[in-house]
Amino acid sequence: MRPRPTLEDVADRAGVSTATVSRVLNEPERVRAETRSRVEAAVAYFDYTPHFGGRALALNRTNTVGAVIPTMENAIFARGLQALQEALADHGVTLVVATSNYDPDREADQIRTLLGRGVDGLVLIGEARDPATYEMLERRGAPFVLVWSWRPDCPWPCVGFDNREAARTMAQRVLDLGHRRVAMIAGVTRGNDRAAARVDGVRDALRTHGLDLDGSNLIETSYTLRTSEAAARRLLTATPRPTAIVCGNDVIAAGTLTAVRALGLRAPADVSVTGFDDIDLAVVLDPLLTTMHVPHRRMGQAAASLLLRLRSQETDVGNVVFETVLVERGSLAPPGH
Amino acid sequence: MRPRPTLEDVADRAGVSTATVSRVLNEPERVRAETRSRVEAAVAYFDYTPHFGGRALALNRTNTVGAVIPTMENAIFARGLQALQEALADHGVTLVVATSNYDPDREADQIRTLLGRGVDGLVLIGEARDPATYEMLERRGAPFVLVWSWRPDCPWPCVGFDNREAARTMAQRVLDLGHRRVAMIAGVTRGNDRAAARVDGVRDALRTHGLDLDGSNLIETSYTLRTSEAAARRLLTATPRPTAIVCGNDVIAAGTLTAVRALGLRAPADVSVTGFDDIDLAVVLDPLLTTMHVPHRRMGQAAASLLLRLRSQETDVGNVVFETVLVERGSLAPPGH
DNA sequence: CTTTGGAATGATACCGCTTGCATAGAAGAA
DNA sequence: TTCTTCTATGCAAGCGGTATCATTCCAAAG
Repeated sequence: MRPRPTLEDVADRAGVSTATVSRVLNEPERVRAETRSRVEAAVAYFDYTPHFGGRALALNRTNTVGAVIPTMENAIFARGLQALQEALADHGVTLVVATSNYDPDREADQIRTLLGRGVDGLVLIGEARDPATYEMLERRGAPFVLVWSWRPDCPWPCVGFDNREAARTMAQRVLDLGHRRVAMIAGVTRGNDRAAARVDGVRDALRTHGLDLDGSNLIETSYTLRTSEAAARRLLTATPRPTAIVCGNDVIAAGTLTAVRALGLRAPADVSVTGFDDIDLAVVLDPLLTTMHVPHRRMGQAAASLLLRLRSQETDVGNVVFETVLVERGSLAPPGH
Repeated sequence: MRPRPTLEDVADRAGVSTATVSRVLNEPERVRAETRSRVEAAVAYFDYTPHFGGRALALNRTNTVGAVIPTMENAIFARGLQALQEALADHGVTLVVATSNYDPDREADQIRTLLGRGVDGLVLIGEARDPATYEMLERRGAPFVLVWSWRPDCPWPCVGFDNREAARTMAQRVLDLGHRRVAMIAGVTRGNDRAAARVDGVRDALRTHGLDLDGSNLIETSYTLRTSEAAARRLLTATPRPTAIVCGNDVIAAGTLTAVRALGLRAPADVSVTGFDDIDLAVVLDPLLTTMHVPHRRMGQAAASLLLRLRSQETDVGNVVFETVLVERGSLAPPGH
């Protein structure tokens, strides 16, 4: 195995200096056509590609951005990342992904690792994190954008939607249909502002009818089928049984529907169930899931565009807010239908 | 914003040379405890982290491995990657992910890009690819491992299972239950050895009963709900209607079940449906999906371990083969039940 | 007291690429 | 022809680390 060819190898073969080769690679128009083609031939001969480390050192940038997400196993992140990655690739930027598994400490760690790895920017999920982490980001001067969450007056560049308002809308719809015994299965709210905002939103709606969420009708659970099914069982075996369960996301709703079926109940006749996110899962469940549609791909793209602008020293890129839309399918109906 | 601190800054503050700081960072035991703690204090003072490019240049390695997968939107890859990433992170290695969207040319491109990025190794999905791509990999001397597929005598290091044999087992079970009008909805086989092997496996089983797959009972489709539902409709409206549909993966099976329902049929009474992969989806469908369980997470871990060994110059690391297991749930039953 | 060996540390030559500046050559102006 | 202007290219200094080799220091041995 020959050692990797270097700029110098190419330069020698083309009979030029390394500077010229570098220019051919980076600003081709600055070198005479004849020289350029000689260099290009040499590049092709060696199948030369520049050494990443060398370039990173000289330019002090890596054309790499990092993303730290809770997990790749949730379709919403997978889909958003996919879009992010494609959009970045179009600009010659590579995406590096790390996961925190919903653990704030681990997230801080991963951010540090990625910064150490010299990423030019970061995509982070949500806003809730230790102030020390934000300090570190500022100190390092690393541009970053927050995605998946947005609220009025968010002090950082962010791309997302108003989780609270969206959840309020969903709960409002449930109430409008006549439900009064409404329960919620939420995601774990610690260190997760999206989950917390959704709880707040549901609460906002319930309050207008003098209702609330408390220990009896609110359960937090991790985003897995198994745990959410267990949570749903608890709610469904209580007396009186809720007539509607609002879920923190579609996965939880799927687990809830499983519990409904397992207990010999029917949705929506015995109990209505709503989701949040509108992932593919929503349309293969029985009944089809009424859920809040979130434009994950578009968020990924918007995050890419903000980040690219930040990278070119642009400051104050502002926020991007998306609308969510309530998609009514079969799992929500008036009580007793 | 201060410029990023360098080794030299740290060295000056600690009153030592850069060499010593470097040693403290890389082989702490080689420096006297007293000096070491002085250096560590200086490191903490600046919150210093080594510059990635500088290190990459000096060491000629990046502690990064790349993975090129078809898409993150399929849960099997998401899950496998998650495991891969975690396992690599335990050894201080970062994962970079690129996607090809099932396009061979694009895959080759992405491989080239990642190599350009200086990854120390690659994880690639499946075996089917242009010989020129393999040549490039060899020429670059880049270690790589193939995952998700395995066959006897695969010439490359690979981690996977025998797709053909697994599919044969599934089809055999379908036949054993008495089905004779068996159809298959497969993934697109061009450039996808896993999809092709699964077709071959089903064919192997059918042949033992004098049956085969042809234009009338085999459809290829992309791995989406929409396209697979359409494919299933075609099969289900033909006369005579198949009594069992073997699907190339769980997503296709989900689409198929949607079609079954949409046509007013019932599974498994009117038609049995089987999946492949056993992703979460399988247990939220109605009926629960009979499918082939594949240990995605373990494959990701095994890939990490092989790659780490290859990276440390170890050659001939061999293959890792996993067993798959047929998980019988409700979607498969004898014909007419 | 010298000698010797080992441990701790420093000086410095790279690693591969980019880029500011210098230079040579060609084209145009006087 | 000579001088200027511009363009195309080369030279060489970094960028921030690592690692080899040399040096210093100290303790133990002679």
